[in-house]
Amino acid sequence: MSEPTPTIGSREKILDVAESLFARRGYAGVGLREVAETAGLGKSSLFHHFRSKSELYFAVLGRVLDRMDERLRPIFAGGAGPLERLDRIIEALIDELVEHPGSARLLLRALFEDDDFAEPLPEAEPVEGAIESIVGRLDALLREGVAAGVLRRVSTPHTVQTLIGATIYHFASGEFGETLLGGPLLSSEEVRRRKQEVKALLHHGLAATPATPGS
Amino acid sequence: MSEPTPTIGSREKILDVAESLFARRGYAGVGLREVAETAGLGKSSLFHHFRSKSELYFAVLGRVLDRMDERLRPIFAGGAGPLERLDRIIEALIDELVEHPGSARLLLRALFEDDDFAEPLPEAEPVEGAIESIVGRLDALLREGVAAGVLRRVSTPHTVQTLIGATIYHFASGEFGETLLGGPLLSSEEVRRRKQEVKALLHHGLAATPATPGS
DNA sequence: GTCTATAGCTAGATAGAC
DNA sequence: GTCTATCTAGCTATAGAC
Repeated sequence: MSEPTPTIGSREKILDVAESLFARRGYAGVGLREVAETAGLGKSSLFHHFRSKSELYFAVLGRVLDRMDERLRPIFAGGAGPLERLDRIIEALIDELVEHPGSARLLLRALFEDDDFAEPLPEAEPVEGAIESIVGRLDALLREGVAAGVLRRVSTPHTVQTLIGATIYHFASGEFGETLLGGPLLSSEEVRRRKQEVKALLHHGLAATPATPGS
Repeated sequence: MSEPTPTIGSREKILDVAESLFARRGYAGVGLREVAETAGLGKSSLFHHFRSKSELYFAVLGRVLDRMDERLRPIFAGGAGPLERLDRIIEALIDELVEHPGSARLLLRALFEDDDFAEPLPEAEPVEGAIESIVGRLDALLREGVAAGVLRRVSTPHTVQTLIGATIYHFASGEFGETLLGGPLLSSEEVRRRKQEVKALLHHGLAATPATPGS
């Protein structure tokens, strides 16, 4: 609200437009001319705000991750039990993906498209750090649940992957997902159902039961 | 083996190279010059084998889906119970993703990147049909399991999405996945663990238990 | 079936006026 | 802070010789 930055208007608008376009068509699939013109600028004006295409891209990703982190941090740090915290993380994660469509695709791309940039770029570091931070806290939460005996003795990294697939992939799946479900992905009804399905799978599939069968 | 096509060599080599490149960098991120030269040809010679870039892309995707279909079809059609068929589908799917690295990324892209082509291309139709066919049989298998009472009353389309995330996303996750697991994704040890984790989650999370708690 | 040459276009990025 | 003009390089695709 009281940012020290003098000019907020253009920069934010560029980020909004770029977020939508990069989410839909990926880094290589978007040209800066289209970004600029959709934001109501000439192409060259972009370079006044961002020194390169990759800097713009990682600024977009960084903003997505900041929003996510802001939403998840209080839950991770909260005092509830591991299983309840996990439920609330899943709900908050899904809420964030739904409230900012495009986030899911952007994040999914960031997680599996590592060959887009041949050389490691300095502007990518904060983004990688933010991802590691969130994923690390999720993994720690799972380990805590296993240690406390409220979760089965799963591999926590594998479970992180499964949760990413169940949330981020699902809301990134767009047209395919809608064909599969036979309706919109983002309707409050389908969102509620998704949360319920993921939490149910998690509870039945992860929660320790009195008699846990072996492998 | 006894294809009626007279010249197999170049075409297959182009498909191999294109499969690897499209998997790594996506449709827009790959130029035909690089494909051609990696395959040992001049750029123009590509257009003798494929009339356009999109035709090459969907030929690559079609081959991936054909291999997958060939592997999964006997299992879908087999006479085992729904739960055992489901286990075997997961194992075969993972085997296919592991034996042909690149398939996972290619398929993941095909499932969530629907905005790459503004207009519907005729060469995309067989690919869409192949995806629908496989997904439809998986959904039918899940519905059969629910009807037979060996699976919980899950939403089968949501469960399809979860299974896609748990398999295709996982093996598409590349560098991120390896950082998370702390080692190679495709080692026989990690592959075995992945199968085990997914099947365990499925059995605990989907299999009907004597006392099924409500939502 | 592969090649050279080229058309026509767009990309990311820079220079410099205002 | 936005603009026009321009640079170099890349792109898909075609034409036509061999």
